Amino acid sequence: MLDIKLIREKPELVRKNLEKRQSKKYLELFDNLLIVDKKMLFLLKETEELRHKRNTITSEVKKLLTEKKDATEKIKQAKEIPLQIKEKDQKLTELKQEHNSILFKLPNLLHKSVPFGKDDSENKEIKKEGKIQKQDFDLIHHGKLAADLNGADFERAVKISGSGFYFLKGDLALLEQALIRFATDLLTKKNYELIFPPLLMRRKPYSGVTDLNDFENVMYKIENEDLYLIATSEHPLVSMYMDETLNEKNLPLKFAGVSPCFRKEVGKHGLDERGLFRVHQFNKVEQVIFCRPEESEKLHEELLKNSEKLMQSLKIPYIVVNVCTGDIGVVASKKYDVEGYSPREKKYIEVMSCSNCTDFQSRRLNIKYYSGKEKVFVHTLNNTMIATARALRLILENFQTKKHTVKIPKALRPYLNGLKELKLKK
RNA sequence: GCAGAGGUGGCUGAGUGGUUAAAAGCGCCAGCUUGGAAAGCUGGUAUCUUCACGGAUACGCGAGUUCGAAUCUCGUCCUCUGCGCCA
Repeated sequence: MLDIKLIREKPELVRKNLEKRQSKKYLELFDNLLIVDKKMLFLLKETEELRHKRNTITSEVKKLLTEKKDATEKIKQAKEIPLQIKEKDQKLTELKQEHNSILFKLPNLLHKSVPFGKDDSENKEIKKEGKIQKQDFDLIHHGKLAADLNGADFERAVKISGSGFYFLKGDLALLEQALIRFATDLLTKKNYELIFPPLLMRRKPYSGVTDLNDFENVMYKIENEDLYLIATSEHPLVSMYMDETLNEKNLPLKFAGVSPCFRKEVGKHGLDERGLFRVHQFNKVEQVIFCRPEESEKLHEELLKNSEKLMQSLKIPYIVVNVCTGDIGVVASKKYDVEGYSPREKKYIEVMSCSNCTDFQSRRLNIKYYSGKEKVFVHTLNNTMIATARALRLILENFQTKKHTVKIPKALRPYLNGLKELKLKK
């Protein structure tokens, strides 16, 4: 949610920022907001004046009555006011609702360093790391290999849950756990607090953390209940402090959330998105930070570094892109994507997403801290530490051998009882 | 699911139709004090609106009664406790 005060004081600045998104819809909403806001303030003033009048007469009545004088004339005067107030109040409530609904639909202001562009093809690469392995043989599709190694069963999962689900089995399941544990260890060493959040959330906190369109396009809803399956642990973690004022001394708060994530992933997808890529349920370790506004840019870089460290440890080649204005989405003010190298597709694919949401979520959720002088909305940041399904895919591709085995990255071996290679069991 | 209790500031908690929106305590901020701190003392510590004076709002939310509601009535949401069910 945007700051209405800023909109009132510098409407042109906000409008220019919205223009970067190349969406007529937002500009129309914004212009409409300015009109509704003016009407609302005008009506607010009128109702306040009426209330003031009523309060004055009421206190006169009180005075007369305590002095045991006749107050019938004043009471008669006062009786007429509530009706007028009620009438104006109804209109005011409607305007306030409209006002609020527009504010909820407007996206966050973009940081000046966000590159201008129409879609993900115009994201700007800012870093390239890691050595691409030579693999002079035909790579097997990661899903097929996982099944061949008896590490995943897609067919039976389809039978009971439909496409986009899988059973992970044996050593591959162990590798899954190893990834989670390795990722959380990296974070807890840096004093990120480990959290297993609720997997179901009510709509109200949920609408504070996400794009409203996600409710239809992304999220699963529990029938006849006000509960949604979380699409990432970012959502419960960020809304955890809804309606709270945090102690400045405790900032920044840093968390490592671990949870399964549930997403509809509507639409049809190509071959390389089958298997472990575009799935309805996957496990993820997520980094979440609450901080003072002046710290958020620095901490955004820290979050990115954590993810890079992980990619480097796993020895998966990756690039970092600065996500452009057309691809950044509603919530983030600035976003980096980390893309891991897929030897099969011979390109980098998105595996992590690192966002500085500034005060966009905290305004909606009403999360502040007290600075000693005033209450200030905190900044919230989040970044994927690891999405296991995608990481498994990259491991199955990057470390696939000619003999159709998979070398396990050294950093993970201690978490797999020393296992070095995934092989077909006889 | 059933029954009971409850929802008041940053927190704990008092308040049951009109002295000032909130006693008391805790926390936090500023000042005094100190070599520095603790303690102590003094003051401050909700939101909106207005250039400002000021005004309005605020006791979960919504409606009603009333000149006037934290307080009375109805509805609703949520939480807790007990029972039931259950890994």
